[in-house]
Amino acid sequence: MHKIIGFDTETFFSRKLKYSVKTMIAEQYCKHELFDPYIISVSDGETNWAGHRRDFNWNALEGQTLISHNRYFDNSVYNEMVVRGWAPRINIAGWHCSANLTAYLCNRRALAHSIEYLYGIKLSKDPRENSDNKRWPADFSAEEQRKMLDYARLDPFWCRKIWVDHSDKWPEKEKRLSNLTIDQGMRGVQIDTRLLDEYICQSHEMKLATEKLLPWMNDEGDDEEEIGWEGFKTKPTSTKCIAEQCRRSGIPCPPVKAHEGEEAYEEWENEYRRNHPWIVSLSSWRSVNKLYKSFLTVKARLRSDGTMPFGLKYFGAHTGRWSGDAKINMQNMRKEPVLCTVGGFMESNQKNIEEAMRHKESTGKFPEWVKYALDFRALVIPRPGKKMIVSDLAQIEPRSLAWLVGDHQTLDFVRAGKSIYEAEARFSMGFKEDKLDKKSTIYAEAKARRLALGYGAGWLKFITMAHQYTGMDITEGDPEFEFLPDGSKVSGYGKRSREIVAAYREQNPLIADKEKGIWAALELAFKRSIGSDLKVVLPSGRVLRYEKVKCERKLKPDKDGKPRLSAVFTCDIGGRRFESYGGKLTENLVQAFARDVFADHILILNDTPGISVLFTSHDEAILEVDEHITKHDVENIMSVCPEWCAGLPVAAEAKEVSHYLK
DNA sequence: GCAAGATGCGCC
DNA sequence: AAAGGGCGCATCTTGC
Repeated sequence: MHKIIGFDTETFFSRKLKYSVKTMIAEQYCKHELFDPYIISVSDGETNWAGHRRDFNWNALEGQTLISHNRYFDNSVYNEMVVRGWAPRINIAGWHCSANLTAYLCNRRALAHSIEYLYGIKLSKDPRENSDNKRWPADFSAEEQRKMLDYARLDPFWCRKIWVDHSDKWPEKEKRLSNLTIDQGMRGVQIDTRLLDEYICQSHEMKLATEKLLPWMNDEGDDEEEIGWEGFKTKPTSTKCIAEQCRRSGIPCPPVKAHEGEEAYEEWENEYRRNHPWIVSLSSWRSVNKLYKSFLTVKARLRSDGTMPFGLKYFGAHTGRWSGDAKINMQNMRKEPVLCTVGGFMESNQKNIEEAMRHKESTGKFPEWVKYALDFRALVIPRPGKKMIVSDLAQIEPRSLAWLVGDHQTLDFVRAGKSIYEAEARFSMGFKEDKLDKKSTIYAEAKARRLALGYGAGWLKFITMAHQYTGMDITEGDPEFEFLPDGSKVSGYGKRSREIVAAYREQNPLIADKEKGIWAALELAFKRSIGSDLKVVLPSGRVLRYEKVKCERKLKPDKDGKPRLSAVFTCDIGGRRFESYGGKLTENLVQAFARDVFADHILILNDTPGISVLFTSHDEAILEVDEHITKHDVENIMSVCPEWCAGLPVAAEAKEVSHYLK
């Protein structure tokens, strides 16, 4: 008879020896000499068994469906046990991850948190905490052994119960996406190991060279003030050292990017970088160090065949997007290479970098001042005999927003093969000419408006975002002063931005109208949910949940920076409270909707013979394919409009590449 | 000595 | 009344 069996393992770990799944990925942990899975525990709902692996009847699993809370881990443990001859190969009907299920159900991954949410029962993790650095059975007293076994029996019981009680709410597609994600990570990607070794040496060199330019790291007598750095732990990015250095140099401390904004920091940097070169070195050090550490992690993770396993979290974000996991985040590998100048330092001037990239594009080589280039993405290559294709959805989020609000004018225009940014120029910016040059200011502004203003951004934010998306500085040309109707004189900074934001909102009523727009509709729904939950049903049928909505009073700085009490609306997501409002809810909705479109494509790609999905990054699929698969095949699949969002213009751009890039 | 929070850096 | 959002990891400081 077919059974659903909860399956769990308890393994030796040691914080002291830095041996745990926190410090390494599951496979590294299992390959380690300290690896010891000393308890196997299973539950079929009636019997909960726990004991040493020697005493486990593996045949009981034959033909059954297994449920583990974090299948990635338990599956890796089992695989290694087979390799070591500690477990036989068995045929199972399937193996599912209840942590992925609870992420989908209630935005929680930890078993204890999920059980508390779903059943109102608090489980103790004490026995596991007490097993830190303890060998089984020698380091456990008889009492401790009994407690540990009792504890171990509970885990598979609960993860099985979660499955039995709730898996009917998990659509078949999502179950497949969950297992697909786990399998992708376990399969891993091929790494160019020769290049990796080169990168490790080069980035280490750069790191050391950069470190020497930080005054507090190189305080050898040439300091005129002779104050020394006693009392300071001189670490490369120590905030205390930075502050002290600024004091000594008579310059203000750097503005905090998260508070004062990115451009405030840029301004500060531009003001002082000439006379204080360490300022640039500081940022460089952070970048180079990050890169260097990533290279080391890749190296430590390599298998003998040059592939590297990785982790990606199914439903890592509450919108349903995947998120990174386990030290190397496949979704945030830098796009542009780090360029090392002849002096051994990282080039940080954006203009120089762009020029170097253009030079490379046209001549195939970097200019002479580039000593070497470190490109993380170049490390990821197709396996022998395979090709690599990278494909991403074209402007999926702005298109999704247009579809969600029913902007048929824009949708028709895009379906006719035209640009969604041009739609903005024509329909809400008054552009009337025959042709819109993609290099024109109008086009750039239209693009910035579509990308930045759909979710309620204000004028100050728009200045930064416009710069980020198009490179243009829209404050250029702002008057120094403005006169208000009452005759008073105020700064003219941001005049243009204010005008653009107001015009966008005026011209896009489906989005921004204070009564009929989507921001207002979602905000109203949110406020009406006070005292209960807001459920936003997505076109795919999936539901976004904002639980326990409340109106709270919060101190916020007003225009003059003085604290003022204001009303904010908050909700519970995954056990934590967040503030939200119309624009933010709109963004969540669009992100979740676009994720569902993309997820459909991933399933079709995966079902296509000759295509393996290596990993994904929000709207981009990185594929390893057989010789006969072309980029057009991939584009065709990723241009499919799911049946639950008829009329959405979906398109993709794919390219065949020798290594991961963009 | 560890955990939590703040900050910066990377991505879509 | 106004408010872009979603992530993860490394480093450092602070508080227990």
